Amino acid sequence: MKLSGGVEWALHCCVVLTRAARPVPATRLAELHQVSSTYLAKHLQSLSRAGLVRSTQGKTGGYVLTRSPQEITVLDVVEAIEGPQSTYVCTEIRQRGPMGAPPEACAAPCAIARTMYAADHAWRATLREVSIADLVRTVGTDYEGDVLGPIGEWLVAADS
Amino acid sequence: MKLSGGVEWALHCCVVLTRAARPVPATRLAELHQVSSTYLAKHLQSLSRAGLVRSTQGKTGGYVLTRSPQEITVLDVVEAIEGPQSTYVCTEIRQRGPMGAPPEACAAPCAIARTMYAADHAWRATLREVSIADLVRTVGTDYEGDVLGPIGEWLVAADS
DNA sequence: CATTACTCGGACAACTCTTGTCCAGGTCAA
DNA sequence: TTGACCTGGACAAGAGTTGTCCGAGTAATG
Repeated sequence: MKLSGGVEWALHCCVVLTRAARPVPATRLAELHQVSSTYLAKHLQSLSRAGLVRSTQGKTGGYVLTRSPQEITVLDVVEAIEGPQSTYVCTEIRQRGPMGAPPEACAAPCAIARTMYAADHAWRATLREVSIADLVRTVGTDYEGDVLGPIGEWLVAADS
Repeated sequence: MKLSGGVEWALHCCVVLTRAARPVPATRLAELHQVSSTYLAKHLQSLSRAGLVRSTQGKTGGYVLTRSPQEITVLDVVEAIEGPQSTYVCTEIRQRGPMGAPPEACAAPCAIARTMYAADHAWRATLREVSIADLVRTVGTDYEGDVLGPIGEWLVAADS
């Protein structure tokens, strides 16, 4: 029960991409965060498949957010990386064994599964309430001075 | 990001243990659910270490709940199996790279981590609201007739 | 318009963790 | 004393994650 580390990378990338005027290559994003560029590229592909970022190829290619930051929720990013499936999978063990319940009585999920699903929904609801724009705003108030601005400029600078 | 399958087993065991008058051996619980007895035993050991069940050794040994069902929450069981650590681990990548933030500015967790922690807390809060007694009550209304009673009797029966 | 350099994209291994099994040791009731 | 049961650890298999590589495509450039 541990979230993939790629979620953290992807969220940080989305936050800094809000301050980039031009497409940012995966290599530059990896350099900024000091992570493996090839592995980060894989996660960026997931974001691309989910439609959160658009990739442009060629010499000045890279990644750009497709929507405005307030229209991208943290849940969007998490589900793009982790997948939309629930954290709990019910194997219907109530139907198994000598005291197993008959299948026709198990149309609805059992009480245990319903509880776990409710918790999963509460988790997702919390993530849905926060947008990338909210994160950017919070980062702005967390530190003295503007920290995201210089990062955005560094991302589109000529070289490192 | 998938919950261990042992959580499902443990929860079902706790529910049926509420209807067992005497200690129930792990073998019998495994037989009831048609799962590996040796692997289930490992999870029951986790419940024992967490203090949710008491194990008695010897010929008529087995597992019994230590507290009344309404004093055991679903979260207790989940944390006994999965551990109490958060689902999200922050690696502080904001401090890394050429634009890394200085450590003295990172006393508090970053905005991303705070959001993930909040979602984690919401998940746990939901699980904490539901007790084993609640599950037993819900199971009673889910089906026609009493399904847990016969199971409790079967658990303490002489043989299968 | 051809070249070239740069990018993404998906297929390919190495690794870690979870899942599952097994056995020796200790304990209690009959 | 015997048999059944729990405890703890060591051990193997499988899945999922982490990480790497090379080919296809695209845009700038001369």
